[in-house]
Amino acid sequence: MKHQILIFGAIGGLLITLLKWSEYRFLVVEHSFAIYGGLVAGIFALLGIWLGRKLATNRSPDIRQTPLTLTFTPDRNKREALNITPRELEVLTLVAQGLSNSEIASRLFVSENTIKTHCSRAFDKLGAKRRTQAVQIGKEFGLLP
Amino acid sequence: MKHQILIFGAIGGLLITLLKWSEYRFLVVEHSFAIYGGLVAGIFALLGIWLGRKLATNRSPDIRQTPLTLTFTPDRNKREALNITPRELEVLTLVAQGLSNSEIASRLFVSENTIKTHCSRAFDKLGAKRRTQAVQIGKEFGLLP
DNA sequence: TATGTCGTCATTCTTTTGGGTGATTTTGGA
DNA sequence: TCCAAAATCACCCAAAAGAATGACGACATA
Repeated sequence: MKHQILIFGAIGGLLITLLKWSEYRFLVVEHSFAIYGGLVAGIFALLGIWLGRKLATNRSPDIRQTPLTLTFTPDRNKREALNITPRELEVLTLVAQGLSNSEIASRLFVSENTIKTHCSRAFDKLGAKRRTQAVQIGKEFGLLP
Repeated sequence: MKHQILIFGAIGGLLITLLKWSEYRFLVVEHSFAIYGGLVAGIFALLGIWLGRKLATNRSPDIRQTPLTLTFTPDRNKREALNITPRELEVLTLVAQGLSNSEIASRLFVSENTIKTHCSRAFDKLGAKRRTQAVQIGKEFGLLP
């Protein structure tokens, strides 16, 4: 996002410089101002629209994904904001599907103790006391489908 | 969205007209072009950003009806088809909210044993072995929000 | 009245979860 | 190469959840 703004500014500056330079070179007719003005306006409007869309879509992937989304992505800012590791989230989604710890363990080819550790840490980070609560909170946070 | 584009166009046209008009009126200095150009560019860039955000956020109000529904009704055919009693469903929704049996008991002013009975029966009818599974199935069936 | 459903509650026992602690190995990045 | 985070596992203990069974009262209805 930062570098987009930089690009935007660079393009803008370059364009202005170019136009100003062209002023001293050729075809500076009387009415060219309106033409150039319109041109600049159009270009910047397009750039602005492009930038605006980028800003709006990069920020807040919020409410738009959630509803049906066969392509659900738990992501990601939220997960990292809570320091929840990918593995913990993976366990969490299986918890949300109603699996027991031992079922999760055998599905992921690890011991049940490991699953319990992941669960405990995830619950901690979510502020949940029970797995049902963790699921509920996880869904609110957009971590779970 | 349509009228936003119209507004955008109107403002743009008005601005250009104004600038063109000002050309015939006052302070048309030699180097004013760069200034005006920059001004127009900035204004249109801002407008573009604004428009772009609007477009990006207003776009796709499509699939969004079902999910949130502050007016969720668990109903009903499904519930009766599964022989789940209203009380059982009531307990089930509290389970889905992450409450423990004792919390549910005190919220409904009954004993924890009663809650356990309701849970067991509800799980049976849903074909669930765990409460997390019951929640998952309940949501699939449209019994839980 | 007899029957059936629903909601309520208890008791016993087993399984599942969760908390706490400590330890080892992998791994990704400075 | 070295460190920190992540993933793995174990052990113990307590709490919560669940299964099974039996029971009782209220209520509607056949």
